[in-house]
Amino acid sequence: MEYQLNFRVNNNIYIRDPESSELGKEIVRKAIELIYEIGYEHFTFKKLATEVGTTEASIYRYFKNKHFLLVYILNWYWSYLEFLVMFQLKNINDPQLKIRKVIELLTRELPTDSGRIKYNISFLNQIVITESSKVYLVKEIKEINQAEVFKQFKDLCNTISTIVLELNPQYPYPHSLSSTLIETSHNQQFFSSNLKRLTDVKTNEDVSGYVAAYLEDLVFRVLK
Amino acid sequence: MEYQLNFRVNNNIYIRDPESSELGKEIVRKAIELIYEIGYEHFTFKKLATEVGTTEASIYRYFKNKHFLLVYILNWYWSYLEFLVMFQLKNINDPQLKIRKVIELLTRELPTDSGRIKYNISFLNQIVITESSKVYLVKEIKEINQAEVFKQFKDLCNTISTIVLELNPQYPYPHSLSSTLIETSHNQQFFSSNLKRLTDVKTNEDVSGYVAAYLEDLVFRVLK
DNA sequence: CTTAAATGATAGTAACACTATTATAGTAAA
DNA sequence: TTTACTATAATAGTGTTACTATCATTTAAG
Repeated sequence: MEYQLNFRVNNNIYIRDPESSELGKEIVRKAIELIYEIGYEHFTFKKLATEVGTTEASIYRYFKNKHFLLVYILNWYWSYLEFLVMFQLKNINDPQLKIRKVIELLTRELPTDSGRIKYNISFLNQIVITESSKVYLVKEIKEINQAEVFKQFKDLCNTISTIVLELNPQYPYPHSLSSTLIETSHNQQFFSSNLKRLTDVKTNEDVSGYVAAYLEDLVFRVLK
Repeated sequence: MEYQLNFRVNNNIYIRDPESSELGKEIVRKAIELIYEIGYEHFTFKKLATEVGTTEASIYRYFKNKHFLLVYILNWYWSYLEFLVMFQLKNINDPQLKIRKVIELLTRELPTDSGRIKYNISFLNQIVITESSKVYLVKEIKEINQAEVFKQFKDLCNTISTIVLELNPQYPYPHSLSSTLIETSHNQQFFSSNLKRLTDVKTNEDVSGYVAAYLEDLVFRVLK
């Protein structure tokens, strides 16, 4: 169970570890529900406090502000995703199959068969699609990055680029392709659901199936 | 000069056309400077009013809120970009060259050789990279989309997918590839500047040159 | 049983996102 | 030339957000 280490999120993100108390866990759990329901911009600590049955002040003892709470949630997701990638790929040798698995994990809802899962994965998935770019598309990016807040994301990107190179050792842009894959998996899912004309998804077609097919096609064309 | 029609932004976006008065133009001009400087999150109508030398109330007569002001600015950019694409491509027959031109326009700073340009294109470019996804990654996406706010963006995406099909008529995902190109041009530029480890850019390498090379390589691998 | 840490309760402040009202200057029609 | 309409300025006000501070109370650990 050495993978459990990867589950930890960077402690620059929180003031007090939310996993260390019931209230902390409840804050994160309800935050996921609330952000899913009303979206990040409408989400406030006051509303969250009411949901949890606590006070704003108590939430501020765990997180500096709502931005860092979002960072925390996404980090949790990314580190869980990386864990799943590592776990599901460790007995696969065929790099082609590995890429397929990765794309599946990026597009389908994550499995919840781990005992450690306490959050609503389906909501989390939507949050990742809709809100994740908001954590880095900010003026304070340099400072935030110095706090090593994006380590999980970079690790995931590295893991994928290793597989990319297994498939085609000559390919010159493994990291860019990996970050493109991750980002594109989000925005194509969003577009397929909300701005269909920006994609070639058919009416009533399964969105994550469509995006998976598109990304697989893309990656194999690029790397063959 | 039939292209000038395309310069108009959809009037669901503003309350009063900012192009119809000096104050209106000044609001948009200073908004671009201010959003560039302090970022969308820190940008407020109050600060903008001070910059412009007017009052909050006056700005509210032009735009419903800062979200729609951003939408306006991005629409202006997208419609100018589409104008440039149309204009620069109309005498080119080779689809390969067309794609190269498009990628150049997506990654390099836009030329300002049109008499109609009144805004700081360099700032605009940065705003597009950093802020554009914020206009659609919101809970209100359905309502906003119904107001035809994203028409310019979709038009641009359509234009590019036509070229994609010229290069490879069998390619099954022309729209998704086009929207991926646009989005990836933004996020790879952002990553190359701010989170280099997510790309393969070299230290001191020119960012837009890197992204152009990456995207060209990608597109031609996909479409050949 | 004592003490420290975590939480709850309450209050308060500055900034933000608006809305409303009235005054005034400029312009266009009668 | 008056009238009348429009755009803007000036000012004020409201409810919400994003915090910070203080102090009382509960709880858990030594």
